[in-house]
Amino acid sequence: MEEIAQIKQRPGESPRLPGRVLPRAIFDASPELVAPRLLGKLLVHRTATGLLAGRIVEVEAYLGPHNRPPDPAAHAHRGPTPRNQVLFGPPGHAYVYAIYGRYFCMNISCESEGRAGCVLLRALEPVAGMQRMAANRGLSTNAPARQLTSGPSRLCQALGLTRMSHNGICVTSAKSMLQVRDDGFAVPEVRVTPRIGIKHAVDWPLRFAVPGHPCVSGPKQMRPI
DNA sequence: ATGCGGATGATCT
DNA sequence: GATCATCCGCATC
Repeated sequence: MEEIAQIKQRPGESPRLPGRVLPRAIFDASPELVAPRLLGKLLVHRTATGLLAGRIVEVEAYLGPHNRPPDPAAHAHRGPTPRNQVLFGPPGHAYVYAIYGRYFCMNISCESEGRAGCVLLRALEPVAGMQRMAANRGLSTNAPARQLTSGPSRLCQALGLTRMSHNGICVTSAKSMLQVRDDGFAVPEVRVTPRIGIKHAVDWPLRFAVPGHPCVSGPKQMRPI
């Protein structure tokens, strides 16, 4: 197993967050370049009642309509709509959308303002607030980490991320309740595969994961070994 | 371990 | 009216 960062929080004391927020410039680039660089970084949700955080172990890139050829699986591929407007805004902002009537997925916008593109967060390794994550997911407190945050909607449920509260939030601001942070951890390896759960461009190699990590999502055959 | 079907509602054409 | 970047439970191997 891998080393797990300690994030301690004493009662009545604001937690000292590990590392530093990822600079916005990181996201001012093509999603296929940004995506692998997010592996190993921390997604941190600061709530009134405590910290929820996980290390990113699986992501997917979705390309903007300026890309040639266009990415038919991307929400932005036909241009701006009310739902996807965040993707055409500045980089480094959360794009949270509802899916299948009951779930949410979280992305981070990429590219300069005016251009779309994003990285979908597909799986985290839980790092802080596991007890609350289990409660948010309706699982018992001793549920394995994999059941908490392995899957794009599972991780949103575990961290309490919703469209109403989090869509459009900047993840590179020191004041933000939702941040991507770099604590210096480097993933040992990155594996590239096709994206999961889409019906178009099924062969494009735009999924990036830490091979062998137990929290990576997907059927076992699809999971990197 | 793998493969289905159903829940459930916003979004877009 | 159709689609959907999902999850869970249950059936079957």
